[in-house]
Amino acid sequence: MDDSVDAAILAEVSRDPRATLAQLGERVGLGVSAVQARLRRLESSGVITGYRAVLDPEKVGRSLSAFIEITPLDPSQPDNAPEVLEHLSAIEACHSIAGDASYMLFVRVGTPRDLESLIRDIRAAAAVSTRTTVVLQTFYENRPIALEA
Amino acid sequence: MDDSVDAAILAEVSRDPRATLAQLGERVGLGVSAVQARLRRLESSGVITGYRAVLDPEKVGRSLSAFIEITPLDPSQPDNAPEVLEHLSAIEACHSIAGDASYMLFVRVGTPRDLESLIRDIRAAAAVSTRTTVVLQTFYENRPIALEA
DNA sequence: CGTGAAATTCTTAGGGA
DNA sequence: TCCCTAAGAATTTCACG
Repeated sequence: MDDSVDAAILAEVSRDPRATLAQLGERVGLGVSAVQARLRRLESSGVITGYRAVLDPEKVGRSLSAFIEITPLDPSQPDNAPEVLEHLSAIEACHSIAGDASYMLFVRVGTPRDLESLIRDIRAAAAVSTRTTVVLQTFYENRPIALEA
Repeated sequence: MDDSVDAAILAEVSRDPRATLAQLGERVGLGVSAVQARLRRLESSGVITGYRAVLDPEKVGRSLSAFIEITPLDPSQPDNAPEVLEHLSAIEACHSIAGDASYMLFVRVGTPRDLESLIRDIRAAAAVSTRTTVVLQTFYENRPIALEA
């Protein structure tokens, strides 16, 4: 991204990636082929890494979400927690963090029992202790990144 | 969502919402207009709440992300933190949580100084104390929700 | 960056299992 | 009800100025 037109395109495509090139063009003040060329450049240069549909978690059986902090039981062992946990599809995100724990996961499950079994799976797969913080209500998430000029 | 074909459509559209109806149809074993009808129904029934482009945070000047737990300074006061914080566009998500703090935010900024000023803004706007956990590395995030059946 | 034409895709109406 | 086919409209694509 280098100028304000690209920033405008990114802002629009973040909100509504299924808009037509003509619609995007109108919103940013460009013609169809100019928007297309810039979009392609933003994709192939890796500024845009992909597209997602946002689903209502309740309506797809994932009513319960939680943060799970994890810490290796044996700090002298090699630590490959992110890889060994990757196959657990309930894990939506995995970050290494500064603080007491080593990693912060964000997970989505259907029920408290699913959460219990997920936590067990995590402990077994990665040889870690866990500290779980249940989400009671989500006010907003997945807000598009706001771009400065 | 009611059956396995809808689940397959959701899985595909979660990963690649810009695929054509013909591509989606081929992947789930349906014709164009059948896929279109189901997609429309999934959208208007609120199972699909929207679409997003995923941007590379580094490349849009948001190299630093963090979790911020916040707790109201005066628990007897009415608590409307999510609303008063909503205008801070660096905040990507806001959840109410079970645990010591009241809310968990996920934020993205450009620099440590931006994080400092964001934390100050949060404290001032919502009359809260904060506890910040900086993200050192993100292994994965925004993974599509995996659907059963 | 815009124009224009060809290729592809979307949309809708109609009919069949 | 759910799906398919088919035709017209809209969009994407790409060479050229």
